[in-house]
Amino acid sequence: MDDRLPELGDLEHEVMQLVWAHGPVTAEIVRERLSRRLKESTVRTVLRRLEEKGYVNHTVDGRTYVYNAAEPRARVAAKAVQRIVDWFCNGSIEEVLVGMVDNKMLDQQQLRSLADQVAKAKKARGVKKE
Amino acid sequence: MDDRLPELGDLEHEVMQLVWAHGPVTAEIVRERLSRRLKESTVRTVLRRLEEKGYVNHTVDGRTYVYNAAEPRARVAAKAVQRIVDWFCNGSIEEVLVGMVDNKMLDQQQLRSLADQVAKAKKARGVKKE
DNA sequence: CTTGTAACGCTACAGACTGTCGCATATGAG
DNA sequence: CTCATATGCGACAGTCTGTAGCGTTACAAG
Repeated sequence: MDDRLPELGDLEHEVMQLVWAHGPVTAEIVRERLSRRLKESTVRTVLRRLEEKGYVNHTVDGRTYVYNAAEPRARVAAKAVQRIVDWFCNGSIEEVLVGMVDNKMLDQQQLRSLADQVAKAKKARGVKKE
Repeated sequence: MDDRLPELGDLEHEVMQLVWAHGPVTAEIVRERLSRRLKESTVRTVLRRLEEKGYVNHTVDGRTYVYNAAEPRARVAAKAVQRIVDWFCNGSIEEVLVGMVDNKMLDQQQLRSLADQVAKAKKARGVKKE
């Protein structure tokens, strides 16, 4: 539940985007939707490695593998951010966020919106555990 | 000002921590403070690559190179986070942050503290441009 | 000016990770 | 049983990183 997911290469990343956006998929589906035109085996290898890395799971339907994201996109993103923060050791999340504001990447308005959503999320979490 | 800094390996990361924490340093200084005991040339190579990657600059003092962090730690961290957000395409910063709260990585109290610091930072920026 | 020493950069090399496949194998359908 | 097809495994080249050995160059002392 707190494993450090390995980083992803470009292709792996693109595949994950598809899995997250499209839901359960087969190697064939991924292959079709992918921007580059690759061989089936290539897609399979990527999917397999993604599974080894813990990004996806698969269930078997007949003789077809159906891959599912092991964790929601937001959670993975959050972990990645957490990692950066840890990486900084002393770097508190606040410090990083302040840095973002300082860098014009995030303005106060967004922060307020953020605070709101967080409040809602927290409240909602108590009722509906998605 | 908006360049995408390449990622760092463990050793490179450790060296950057030193540079950020210790201020201007020479290869020798870095070598001494480093946890692992490495050869001078190893340290130099790392420093050189770090410079190629844009993480540090160097000035010459006599025949000695003095390395300085090219960008403050907070800014680099911010960029890294920004990158993760971009990586998510649709992923807004808020979404990621919400994910963190959802993952118990950040609580409301921290968020409030964060909002405060941001407000201060913003105000201070108008007066003292660090 | 000559020579020794210390600071540099360049080149190399092995190990890991990633993008890409070809190919042998296994498993339903008929 | 036989054929088509979904899978996995092994492989190979390119890149990144950790780690160094070495040849080169620039002050400093003689």
